[in-house]
Amino acid sequence: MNRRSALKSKENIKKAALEAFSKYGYNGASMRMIAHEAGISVGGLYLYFKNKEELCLFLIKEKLNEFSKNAQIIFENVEDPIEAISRYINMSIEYAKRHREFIITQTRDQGFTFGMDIKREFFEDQKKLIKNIIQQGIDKGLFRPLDAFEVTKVIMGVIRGYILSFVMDPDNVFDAEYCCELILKGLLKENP
Amino acid sequence: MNRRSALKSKENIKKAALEAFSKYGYNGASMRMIAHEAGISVGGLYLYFKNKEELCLFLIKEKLNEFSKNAQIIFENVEDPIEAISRYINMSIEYAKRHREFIITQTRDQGFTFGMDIKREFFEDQKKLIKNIIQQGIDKGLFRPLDAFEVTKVIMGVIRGYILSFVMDPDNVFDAEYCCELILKGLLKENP
Amino acid sequence: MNRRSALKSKENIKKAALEAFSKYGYNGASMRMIAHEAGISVGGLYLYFKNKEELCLFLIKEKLNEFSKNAQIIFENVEDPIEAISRYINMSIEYAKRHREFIITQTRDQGFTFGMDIKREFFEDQKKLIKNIIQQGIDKGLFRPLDAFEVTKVIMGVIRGYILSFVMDPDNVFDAEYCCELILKGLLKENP
Amino acid sequence: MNRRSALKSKENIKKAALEAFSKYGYNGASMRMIAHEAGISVGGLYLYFKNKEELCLFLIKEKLNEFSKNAQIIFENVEDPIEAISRYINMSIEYAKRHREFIITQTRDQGFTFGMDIKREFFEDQKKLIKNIIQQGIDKGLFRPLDAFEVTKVIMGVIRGYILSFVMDPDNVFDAEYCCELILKGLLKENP
DNA sequence: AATGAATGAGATTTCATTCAT
DNA sequence: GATGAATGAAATCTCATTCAT
Repeated sequence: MNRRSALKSKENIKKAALEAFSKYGYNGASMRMIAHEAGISVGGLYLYFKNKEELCLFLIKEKLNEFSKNAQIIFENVEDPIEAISRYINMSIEYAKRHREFIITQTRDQGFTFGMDIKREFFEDQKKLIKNIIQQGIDKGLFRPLDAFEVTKVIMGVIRGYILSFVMDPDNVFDAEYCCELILKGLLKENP
Repeated sequence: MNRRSALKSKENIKKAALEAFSKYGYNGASMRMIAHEAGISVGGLYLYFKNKEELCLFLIKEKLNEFSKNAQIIFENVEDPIEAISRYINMSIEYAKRHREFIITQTRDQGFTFGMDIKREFFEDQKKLIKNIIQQGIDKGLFRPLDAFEVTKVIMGVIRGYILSFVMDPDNVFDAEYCCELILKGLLKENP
Repeated sequence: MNRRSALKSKENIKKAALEAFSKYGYNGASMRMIAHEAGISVGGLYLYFKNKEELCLFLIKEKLNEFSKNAQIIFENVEDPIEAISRYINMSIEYAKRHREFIITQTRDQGFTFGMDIKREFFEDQKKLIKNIIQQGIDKGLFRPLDAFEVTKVIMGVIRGYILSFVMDPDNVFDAEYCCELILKGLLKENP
Repeated sequence: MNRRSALKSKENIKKAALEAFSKYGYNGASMRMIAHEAGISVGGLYLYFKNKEELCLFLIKEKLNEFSKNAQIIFENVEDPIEAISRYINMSIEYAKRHREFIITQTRDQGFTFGMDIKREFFEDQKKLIKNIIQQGIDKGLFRPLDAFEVTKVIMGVIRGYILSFVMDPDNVFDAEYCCELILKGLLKENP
């Protein structure tokens, strides 16, 4: 087989694995089923990924990076804190909606310690970005004088809840607009 | 062994199983490990629970019922919608904090379908309770004229996010007070 | 099954594993074939030994200990250096002859590093014992004034060679008496 | 590629394979690892050797032949039995020291039957050569009237022991001179 | 009620070998 | 000659479940 088909194989594996891990969790997804879904032999998987753990970590990293890039674009290009927060929440929710498999980044197998270094770093980065914009909003007198860090944690918790909700109860997931409005109303000074 | 020690055995199993499923997920927790932690033999487990699935479902049911009772008490005894919502959010968060193992109810192993009927029913019930109180608040002119159902979904999402945050990133979990304040501010009419 | 049959199972496994490792080497022997020979299921093996490596190391330790005890008895009870050396060589060779599986202690799979700590310790102990008795022989004027350590290494090399010969070419293995005589003649003062 | 680079490839493979088999044993060495070390593709290996077994047998044959030639030179050119034996022992030990990979010829993977015909033939040849020279020494009255065949087996055992010692415990290997002296002292008539 | 040895099915992983390019 | 992706078989290991005691 030539290089092009090798690239295709890796792509197939990634897609199949992402799907399987998202659906069944790390332990619930088997290499056999991933291989089958990717249209490759079980042994073939190991040509592309050293083992199950590395395959999963690779996917987690990739998804987190993808999301990070989206976030960066927002915070680099939007000046207004109100709009930035609004866009960040909307982007997060839309992202989770479109990339259901993003749930993989929330995988809780292996005692939640799975890929924790990578995830923790990601969470730290995101927290810094949000906290920063909230603080700006407070300093500019746009937001009420709340503790920026606490607000940040609430926002991140809400987003995390959204992702989980989307997977557990996809028909009854809240609307990004409402969520955003509710949170912003809570943040904004009462007399605009 | 007599009846008292049989009760003790069952209690030990439940405790050990709850811990194991919470820590390692459904597939990650093994019957052997549960038996060991419960101080009972592997075969002994099967005297109390038909199989792994039933053991897990039993625990999920129990936890959901426990939570439901707490919720019912709030909504039966508190008249004021503002206070009811506030108490519900606080209770949920405190509950998750004290019963970390509550995460078991959010388990997504086995293709999400695991115990889904029970969970869905529980979620429906909770949604009804919250939606009802929100609607009352709107009707009484206490809350802004939002869509009660959407607000309900946001609130449930937030709580779900809290539970997940608490497990994934326990050092950076948001404060119940702040969360409550933020959401209420968003709900309340601007000029109280 | 009761305790007695558990002991019997472990004994069966040890016997089968010793045989298999001796015959086919560490990598050449499969857990499946050991299980089959022991009359147990593959999974059953793992009730008694954590994994293949531990099973093999256990056997190596056991055999080395057994041999060590034999050696100790000789050196504790025999005063005359000539007789002690003679008995040690004879014992070693007889031991290897009777316990063909002793070859397991010479296993060279895994880059010879397999169980090396245990083996090295054993070799050091044996070297000390032999060197000591050789030195005594030299000091008493029974042996020629050779370097006791070099002689020790030759003797151990000869024994090692015997074990290997016995496995590779069992029909043409040298006689303990001849070997002993040859070495002693080389050691002894010419005019007795 | 032209003939010269094909030769180079085969040479690389042989070198890499010898190293790998010596270090890890027949089963422990993988074709992939050999290919990698030889700087060739996995498929490429099979252009030069039909399969793993043939590759290994080829190496064993080559090493045994090389050694045989060395032995032949000694016995063809040296008249004096004492010197011949001395040279043979020294040559063997030096050979093993310089060609550590010679250990491959002592490999006991695959149930000892691996390449056994070749090895047995080699051992027979060597035994004949040594026995012959020992007998000459006895007949000439230089050596004590021992059983020539038994002495031969001891000498071969010693050499075999040296090779194994060298690999298992390289820091504590005996000195060729000492070994030789010890054996010759044992062989020689007491009053020269 | 309780034990824990045993099993069989299935999981992850490795590897000699093949073959389309 | 040469590549390296792909495979299928087999290896190691795990685990829910059963059953004789």
